[in-house]
Formats: sequence, C-alpha cells, structure tokens
Amino acid sequence: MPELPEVETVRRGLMPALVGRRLADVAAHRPDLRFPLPDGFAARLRGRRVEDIGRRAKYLLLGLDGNLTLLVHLGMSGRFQVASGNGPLCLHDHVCFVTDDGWSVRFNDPRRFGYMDLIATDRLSGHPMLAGLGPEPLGEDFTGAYLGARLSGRGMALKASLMDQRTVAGMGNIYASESLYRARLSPLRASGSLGAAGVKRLVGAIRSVLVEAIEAGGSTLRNHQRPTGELGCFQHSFAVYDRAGEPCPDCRCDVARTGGIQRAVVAGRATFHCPKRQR
DNA sequence: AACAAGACCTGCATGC
DNA sequence: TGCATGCAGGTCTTGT
Repeated sequence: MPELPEVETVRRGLMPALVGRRLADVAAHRPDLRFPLPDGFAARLRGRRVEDIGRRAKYLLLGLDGNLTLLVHLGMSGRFQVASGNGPLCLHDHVCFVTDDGWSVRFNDPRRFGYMDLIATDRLSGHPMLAGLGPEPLGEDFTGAYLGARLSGRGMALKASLMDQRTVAGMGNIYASESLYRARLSPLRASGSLGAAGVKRLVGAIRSVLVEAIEAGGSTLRNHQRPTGELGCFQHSFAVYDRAGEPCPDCRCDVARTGGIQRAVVAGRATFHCPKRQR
C-alpha cells in the first residue's frame, strides 16, 4: 500500500491519539507479521509512554520512554485504526494498543507484509532496515548534485533506480511513475543518461509530487486510510499511474493514433508513462 | 557489483 | 454461481 505520503499521513493521524499517552495495554494476536515479532514484544511495550512519532522512508518510528523505539513498516496492506473504547477484533487485527485514556489503536494487515521491531532509540540509526536508506526526498540532502552522482554510470532503468531505497528513501511504484512524468523523463531510459538539467527537473518533480500527495492525505487505491478512517485523495491527481490507454493530461495526444499512456514492466513492476512527453 | 527473479500472503477483479 | 487466473501500493533473499 503505502509509500512515503501515505506513511506520513498515517504518522500525522496517529500523533493526536498516541503522543503523550501511556500504552495501558498491548496485545499481539499472532507471533509474526512478515517476520517474527521480537521476544516479549507486548510486555516490553506495556506501560511505556509515547514521546513522539517520527518517520524515516516508509517506516514509522514510535519513540517511547526508557530508550525504546517501535519501528513499523506497513508493507502493502497494513493500516492503523484509531477508535474510542475497545470493540471486538476485526479480521487481520494483528496488534492492538490501548492507551491510558481509553483509546484503541489497531494494526490491521491482511497481506501481512508489514513488519514491527523494537530497538534501543540510541541505536536506531544502526537498525538493519534503516542503515542503508538513501536521503529523505523532502530533506536538504536530496539535491541534484547528490542524485546526479548516484545515477551516474548506471545502466539500470531510471525508474528502478528511483525505487531503490538506497537512492532515495520512500519512493514507491506510484510516485516514481508520477515523478518521472512530471519531470518529462522516460522510466525506461538508463539511469546514467540524464544530464544536469534532467536531474534537476527530477529532484524538483519528486519533491512537488510528494508534497502535493501529503497535502491530499496520500492516495487511496484499495485500502489506504488514515487512522481516523478518512481516505486519501491524491489518486484523483494521478497523471499516468494506472491510466494505460488514456490520453496524457498535458500533450493531449490522439489516443487512437498514439495509444495514449503506456503500461510497461520495469524491474517487475507495472510502470506507466507517456512516450511522447517522456524521453 | 549489478541486476533480475522469486519469495512472502491475502484479497479482489476478471474471464471462462 | 463457482472456479481458475492474474494482479496489487514493498522489500528481503537468492541466483545469474
């Protein structure tokens, strides 16, 4: 499911329910998500106070008192739901938190590609899932100079490089396609073939697409929703994603002649682009 | 080292 | 209606 804008939306939705609250109860209803939960998972969380909720790439980082961080990845289908009181479990409610003021926060993940781990906060940056990540696309380290150097000399398809979390942290299939469209760059071209102008356009496009998507509350395709149940609405702004055969919104090409937006497969993932506009 | 493909797991849309 | 098939927003692991 979630790429950076969806995870950021979830983070913002969890803050009012959790930050400053103590976890009166924590229950794991199965021993594993994608990987086994760490030993004593629920017991180690119980009674802790949530000090802040951060995000790195697509990971949520719940900072707890006593030097502990709960690291959460939503996988493809993970979501949190916040409710008052503690109602009956729904199918795939795998981990349940109850705060000291009586709210319940539940992690539901049908596909179970999600992931949770506990790590000492002062060793967070060394966590194996975080250690190799590239810069945050909305941070100041993500510059044209950085991206140009990173892509230089690589033959891999440009979109595959963008989805490599070591290149830039948090891009996924949707926003990689949308950013490349906005930068007028083909997802199929070699990563190292960009000039400085192309790299600069790409950095700007990635930033603007992500900022707009966050403002829209992310994209809801199947099951992304905010912890409050509201849906994201950036999917209505997609220029190319999942729009094969439709006209590209900018060049308005004659679909009967050009075929409109094309679907291709890059690094095993569906990829959408306008061959006329994106070179 | 770079890259592709397979694996993980469930739900849903599609077509027969 | 029921069944088989393919596909899905991610990423770790294995193999070339």
